[in-house]
Amino acid sequence: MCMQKNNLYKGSLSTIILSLLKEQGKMYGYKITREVEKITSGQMVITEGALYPTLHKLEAKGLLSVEIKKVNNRVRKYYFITEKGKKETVNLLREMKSFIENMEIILNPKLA
Amino acid sequence: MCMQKNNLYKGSLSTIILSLLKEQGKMYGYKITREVEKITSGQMVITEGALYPTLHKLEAKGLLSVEIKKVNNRVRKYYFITEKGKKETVNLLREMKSFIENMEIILNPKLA
DNA sequence: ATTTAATACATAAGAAAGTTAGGTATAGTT
DNA sequence: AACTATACCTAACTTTCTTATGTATTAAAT
Repeated sequence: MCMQKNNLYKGSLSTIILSLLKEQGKMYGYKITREVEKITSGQMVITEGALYPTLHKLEAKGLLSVEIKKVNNRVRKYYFITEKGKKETVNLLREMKSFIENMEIILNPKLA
Repeated sequence: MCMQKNNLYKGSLSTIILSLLKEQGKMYGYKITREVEKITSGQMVITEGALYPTLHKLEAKGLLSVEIKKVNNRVRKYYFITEKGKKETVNLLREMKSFIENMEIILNPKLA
């Protein structure tokens, strides 16, 4: 209860999507939103208005590929990471790690 | 050498400024940029184009107050945190902490 | 039987928060 | 005399979200 939803810091969504797909294989958009809510106990919410344009952007950049399937008469677009995407994910994860380390230095000991 | 500069995630700048001023007392804008670069070994760079509008915004919101001093014939605007700012900083730090925890869950074990 | 909720995609308008590129001015260094 | 550092500033632009809305199918509730 009282699961306060925390906003994303802008720029982190691509990293989240790519990392998730690199770890868990192919996934469709709606499932990504469910999965992130589930593993963060509802604290982090990916809105669809942010998600779908980002998926399209990552596909256009060649970091993701898509496979359309019909399940229960409903269309699902399964996204999976490309080789180029895997390489870029390494960079994005390094950046995120560096950001977190720097934040811990700056905000220390306030995060304790 | 090779001090790669990492970009800020948008939304984190106010938290950085408020936390720094809460910890270190009053500081002027230019000093804030120097201080952040120093303590992060040049990895995190606060651009002045981002800094000054944010300081003005935080002052307008009543989270910071300002005191103008002249040092060596140069004007310095010393910002310091207000009571309202201290309360807001607690919330912002909680949000940042939550974000980092959630990122560690989502990206785990990729950040190791 | 009809409404509501969940699933599953999408876009468009607007806000927020940065980057980039400029500007002014003084002091100190090459 | 030119350049670097200090110290402030703004404006145009871009990126990346939020909010609101739309379509369509399936399942559950009233």
